[in-house]
Amino acid sequence: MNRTPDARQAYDPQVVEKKWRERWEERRTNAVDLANAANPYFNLMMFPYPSAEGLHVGNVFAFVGSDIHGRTRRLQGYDVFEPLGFDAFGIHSENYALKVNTHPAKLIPKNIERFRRQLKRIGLMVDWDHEISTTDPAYYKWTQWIFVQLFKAGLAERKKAPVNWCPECKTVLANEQVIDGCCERHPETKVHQRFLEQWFFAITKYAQRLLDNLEIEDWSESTRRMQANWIGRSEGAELIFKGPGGEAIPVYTTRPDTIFGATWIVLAPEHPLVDACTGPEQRSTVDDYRRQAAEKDLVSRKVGEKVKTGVFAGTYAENPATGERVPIWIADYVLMEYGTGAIMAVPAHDERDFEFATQFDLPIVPVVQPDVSVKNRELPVVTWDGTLINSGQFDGMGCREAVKAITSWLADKGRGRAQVQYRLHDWCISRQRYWGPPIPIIHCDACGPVAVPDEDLPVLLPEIDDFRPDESDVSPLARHEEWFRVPCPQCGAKARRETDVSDTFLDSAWYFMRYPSTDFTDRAFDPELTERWLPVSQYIGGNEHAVLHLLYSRFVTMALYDLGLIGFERPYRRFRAHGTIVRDGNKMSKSRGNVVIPDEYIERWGADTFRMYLMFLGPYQEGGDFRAEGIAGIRRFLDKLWSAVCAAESSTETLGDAAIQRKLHQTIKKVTDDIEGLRYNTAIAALMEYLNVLRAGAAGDPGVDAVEPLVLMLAPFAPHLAEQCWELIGHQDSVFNAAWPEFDEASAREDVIELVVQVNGRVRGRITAARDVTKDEALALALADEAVQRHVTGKEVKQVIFVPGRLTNIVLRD
RNA sequence: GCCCGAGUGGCGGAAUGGCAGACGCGCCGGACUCAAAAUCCGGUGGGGGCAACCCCGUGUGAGUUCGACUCUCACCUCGGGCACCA
Repeated sequence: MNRTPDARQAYDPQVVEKKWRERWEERRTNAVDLANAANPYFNLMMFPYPSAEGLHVGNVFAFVGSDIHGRTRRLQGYDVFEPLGFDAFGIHSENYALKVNTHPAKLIPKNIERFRRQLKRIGLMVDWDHEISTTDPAYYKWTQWIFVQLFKAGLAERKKAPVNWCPECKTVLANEQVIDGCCERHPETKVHQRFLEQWFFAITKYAQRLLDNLEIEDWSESTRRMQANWIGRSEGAELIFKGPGGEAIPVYTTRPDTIFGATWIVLAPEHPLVDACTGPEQRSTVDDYRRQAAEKDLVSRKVGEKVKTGVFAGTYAENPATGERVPIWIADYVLMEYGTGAIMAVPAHDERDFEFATQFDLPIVPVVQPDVSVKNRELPVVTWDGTLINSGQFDGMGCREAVKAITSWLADKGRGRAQVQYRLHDWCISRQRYWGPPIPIIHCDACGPVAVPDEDLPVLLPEIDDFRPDESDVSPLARHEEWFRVPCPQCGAKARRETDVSDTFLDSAWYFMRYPSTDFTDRAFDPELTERWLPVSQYIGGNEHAVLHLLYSRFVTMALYDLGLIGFERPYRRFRAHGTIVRDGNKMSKSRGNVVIPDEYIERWGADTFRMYLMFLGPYQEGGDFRAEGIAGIRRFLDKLWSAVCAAESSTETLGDAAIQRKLHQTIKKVTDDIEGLRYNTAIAALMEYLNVLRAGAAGDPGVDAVEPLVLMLAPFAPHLAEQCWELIGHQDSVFNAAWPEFDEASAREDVIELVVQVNGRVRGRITAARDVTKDEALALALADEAVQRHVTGKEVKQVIFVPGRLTNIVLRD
């Protein structure tokens, strides 16, 4: 067998890959006839943010995994649409632009160009005719249009909200940019809280529906769970205490059964009733405290110092259950954003209240007697397994039962009701920055906020030089009078444009709907194409977007559906989260200096080898550990495969060998199933095994019919090489217009099997037998085995376990 | 603190409750070569034995089972998410 191809036939990935990149473009192999495709399959991958650093291995890993799926679907007969674009607005681009002192509008196109080149280099089956960039006015026109639709539907509203402010950056920061109370870019600079008017989308109106739909989504379990936790539904009751002037102070609690133990109440510092509840002597103390709370940034107030602070307001409220007067406190461990911004404190059965009671010497009244099964019996006892004490007529009742009983008792008195709460907040979409789509609103003194009419969209982001944020609370756009002074579209009076831009998450909340319709300038998404291609067939992306991006895109889709603009409310038929590539067990990061730059590996080994190597590192949905040494193994495999194909091309052999035939069909089955389950690592291992068998097999070189299916199964992983092989064995057309090999059960079946013989559960021998051997036959064969005999002789057989096709276990009486 | 996920050779990893370590890397030995690289062939969890074989072994400890990497409980370590959410 001639295994060494001659020199001019050696596999040179650079040559092969260049050839097929060009060929694919010439032949328009990756373009899809969107209007007429019979069998549409929308294969979506998360579009990248085109950073200045270029493509990261993490991106390559994500895209390749999705591409393999798409290419397989194509071979299985689908018309696969695999578009890609760029998520190029946002604070990261803007900060980088400020750092290198270049306008983002100049920077971004360069980054995109580099990204596009790199992406083409890795051999994705992308239809570049439908590329989008969120910074393109032709795109953000429709982002603004979507804002207008939600605004008109009453889903966009303006309200005051606290934001993080970095005095050094002179701008608003997202929560994740605040680290230990300081700015991520200025670790010495404390972040403050400011209170600004912001635009919000009323996503909380959809909380229950978003949660309900999550149940039926075909998503990675981890992603679903994260999102459900984020929405954070909780059940409880709103109970009404009465303030000093008789005003109702509603508190939210999940434990209305413990109301008899509520010995004080707490208002958040921002609570609107704080003033009314403050006694004259406490006025200045309370005011000071509120000022301090406002000074603190949002993040450190929540996660920073956990030592509780608070002040007595000087007045009392009436507990609706006991009728007793309980003191009113102001403390920042109670958050205005959740529930009613006020709580009843039950120190005997809540850790936080207990800590507060100890600190300020407040009374503790136990009202739950824990069951004997409860391990921790020291106060505070936090459990549902107990019965009420010190609770009047409810004494002796179980906690869960008491929740219902007490809630309805108080409801009858007009002092409470059952209540469901969500952790989810409304989606703040205002950014007091430059690099984003201007929010398409005009503020008129007479008409209020008015949507920019459709015919005036897009509101172009003006190309200004001084886009640096300043000390004020407003966007850099506010400094440009000639831009923001406009007449009111409704009454014509002098009015002002909204100067905030929108959150990048809005750009990405609908981008998948745009891809099929990029040819249209007069509509966001064409009804017919949208009907044909959406919802997305499969979406693959990272769990870092499990919560926000996926939640927001679900919300926008749901809202557009309710407005009758699209015919589906769930954007993705299937979502799978991929894992992360780590290096030596650590996350790759610039600060660790362990970032792998894909370019040099692709240069040295070729894109096909690099693609396959990434997929071979570990299960796709878990990620893997990148170590440069291993890549040679994949390259060796491809070299050997190439030689086998070269040899087969000139071979006269056919698939005569039954063993090869069997292995082939077992491989088809395994690879097909593994790709379906995104187990690319084991699919590749199966291909390797098959090639090993081919090489070790029959006397002559393998025949074409033995390698042809191998080439087909290789194609999703190593598309360039597969094309080259396909051509070599005599095909004119692209391998991706061929059909996935068909699995034949009968050909895969083994006639003779090896049965393991165990004695008392330990392997003592092996016997070969017919596939359909019976228990008795197997036992007879087993007992004839010398090694087995040694362990059985002289003992009494108690039981024989027989697993057809697997093993026989002889259990002895001891 | 709460909710997930994971702990298997020197390394990445594989195993519907049924032969632990597939596949690959690395390493060792051999062939080819003046030599090296590449390539090819063979070996490779630990311990004992000349050998046939035997014992131990999937983070720790218990349990269920004829049989446990796999199921149950408790614990340890690592990774991810949430975090004063009442």
